[in-house]
Amino acid sequence: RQHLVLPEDGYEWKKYGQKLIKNIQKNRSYYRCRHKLCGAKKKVEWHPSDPSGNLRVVYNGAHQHSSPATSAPGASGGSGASNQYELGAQYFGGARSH
DNA sequence: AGCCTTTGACCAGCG
DNA sequence: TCGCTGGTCAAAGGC
Repeated sequence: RQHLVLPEDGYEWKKYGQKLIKNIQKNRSYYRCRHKLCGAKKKVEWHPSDPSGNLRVVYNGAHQHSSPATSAPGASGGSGASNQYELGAQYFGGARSH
């Protein structure tokens, strides 16, 4: 069972569901902040045939505990403004060429 | 023992 | 009212 390699954003999430969105024909995973007092949610969608290619991360809600546990050493070079406010879509393309 | 992940089914809103 | 979709929950297994 090999889960996908998601771009570490510095927060911890618990996957609670996964579905295939027909509208865009993409896989969508549903993650929730591990903290109870945190209504922050995260959705990750990627192409069923490109698990390590272009993926989109959508943050929904704001964290209420702050202080990311695991730092994100160059979290895939996403936008500096990560999740902290409501809703935030981040596109991750294979732009990270070493 | 606890934690995490995965799958199926259910619910709600829309046309 | 039905069918469809998107979103969420629950249970089991493994470390």
